[in-house]
Amino acid sequence: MGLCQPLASLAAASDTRFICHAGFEQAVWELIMVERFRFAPIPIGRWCDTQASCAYHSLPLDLERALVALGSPVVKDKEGRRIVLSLSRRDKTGHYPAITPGVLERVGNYNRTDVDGMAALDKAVGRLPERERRVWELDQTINRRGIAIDLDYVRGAKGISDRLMAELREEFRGLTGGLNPTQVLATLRWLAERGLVLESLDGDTIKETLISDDLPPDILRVLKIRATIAASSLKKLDRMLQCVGPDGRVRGSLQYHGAMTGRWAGRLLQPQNLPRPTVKIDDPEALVAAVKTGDVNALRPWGDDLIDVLVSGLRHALIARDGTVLGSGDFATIEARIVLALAGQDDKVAVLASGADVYRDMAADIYGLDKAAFMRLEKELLTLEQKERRQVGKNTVLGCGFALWWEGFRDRYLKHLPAAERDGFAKKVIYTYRKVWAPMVPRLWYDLELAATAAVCRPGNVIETECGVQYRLKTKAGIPFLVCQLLNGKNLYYPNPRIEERMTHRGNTKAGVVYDAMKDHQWRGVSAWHGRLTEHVVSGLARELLVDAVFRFEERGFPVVLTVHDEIVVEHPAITEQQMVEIMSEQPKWAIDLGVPIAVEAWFGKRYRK
DNA sequence: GTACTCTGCGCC
DNA sequence: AAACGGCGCAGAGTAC
Repeated sequence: MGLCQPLASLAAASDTRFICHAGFEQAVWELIMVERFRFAPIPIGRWCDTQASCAYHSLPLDLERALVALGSPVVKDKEGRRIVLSLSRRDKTGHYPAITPGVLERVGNYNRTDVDGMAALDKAVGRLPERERRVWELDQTINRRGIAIDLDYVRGAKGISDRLMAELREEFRGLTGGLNPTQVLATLRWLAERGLVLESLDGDTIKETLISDDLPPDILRVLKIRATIAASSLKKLDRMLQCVGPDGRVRGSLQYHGAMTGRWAGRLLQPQNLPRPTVKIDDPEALVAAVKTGDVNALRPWGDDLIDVLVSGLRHALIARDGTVLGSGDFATIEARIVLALAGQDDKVAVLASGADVYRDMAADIYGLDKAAFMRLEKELLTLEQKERRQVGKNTVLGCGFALWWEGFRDRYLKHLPAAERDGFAKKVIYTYRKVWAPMVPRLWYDLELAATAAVCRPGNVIETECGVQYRLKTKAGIPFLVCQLLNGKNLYYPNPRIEERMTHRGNTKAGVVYDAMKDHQWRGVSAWHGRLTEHVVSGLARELLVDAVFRFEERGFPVVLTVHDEIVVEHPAITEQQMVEIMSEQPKWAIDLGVPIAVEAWFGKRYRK
């Protein structure tokens, strides 16, 4: 126990900071050192997480890759790692490996390289600035608080899901001579042998094939089962059971500053991509009661496709603990609002602020309609065609703000049109958005890209854009960063910016800014083209609005349990819709000055829903 | 076994 | 005049 003394006094010294990476050492301290060995607890305010600093600077989140990105010499100890991992696993007989002096030394050396790495990272990257430090502490609070799960419901749903899935898998196996629906290549081969050559087995391809081709029944069935099984969101049920703590709450499902823009990313069960319901659920409790019976047939009132029913009810697994309700609010179409305000597209900002239907305003321009008349129609009285046109307007407003090109618009939104009409219509949409509806927005794109490029070319200069966003070059941690300062002072960091020839979509090359980022788990060059820069600024500002609102909820005694980019969920004995709307509608000065027209939609209830 | 890549799917 | 949105998870397939 020779180690006790220095550690014990360091833990007791309130001015000593402790460094961890991804909260690991923190968890060890809490669960082993405090609970088992009775050391003094170290409050959150004395911990510094090097992963949080990496995240804030857009560096890789894992220690090893972060060090590589900074050009630090990294000692890889693969064997040490293997041994450390093996110590927490039982062998076939259910025993843990023996801890010999040799093993201990190996583990010690491995830990030493880890600690050295952390220290190097802490020294190079530095600590979070004041405001981000507060966001991170809030993140720790939310992640430790967790969110309650209805375990009976999850178990009931899993029972039904397992049964339905097993039946489908068995049927698929029978039809294909033993294949599993998840075997993409093998299934494609099987289909090709029967004369159906497909490029992929994704949902869109299958949907189109089912519509356009006259297929024999076995192939039809194979495609349908494949599409059902591939939508694997019900796997989240297993994840919930795996992650839930003894008190029925799931913890650690949010990653601080997970994206370049600072938004939280989802982890583990990934609560940020729970499927939206496809079947109508008027009374969640009725569905929940049916699921809890574990009887497959109890789901029939909600639809014939029972998997769809289960998937639609998946969100209801997240609940408010007894004596409380969940309150949820989201900033409606916040990114479209911010991009128009930043661009100074004042007429459209006014349309949004008035509460008028901006999607119809867009559609009227695309289809050449009498705008005033179209806007005046009662929502309930819209014909099917008018509703479809409004939907196109909606896709345009939401999709085109970040320089989506016509091919992208076509592939994303026009799958339902006859192939011959798609290109022409997509071009018309893009033209109308850029030239007619929001001509200021393209100016914003190019302004941002020009400024970013100028900042990279002229170190030492601060390049201001018309909307007030600033770019400059800065060296930190021994490498250069392009720094983008948002309207509230928050920085976005682009590591290793340089001017490089980069590919355009037509295969030409053109010089522009490239920076390094994690892409598909690789640290590699990414183009800072105008659409991406605009999206970063806009998402970044939306995140700032969200963070401000989260602070307000916490300050006023409404504990936050989940954030989903533009949505906040709190758990409280008596939160109301009005309170959600009020708290989220308060705006920081920069947003008021910018004139972002904010709209909040809210609900409350016992269960999470959309 | 472990690590990595690719396909596919979900949300904002 | 002007492109590729962001994110994470599960499973298969491959290489070592």
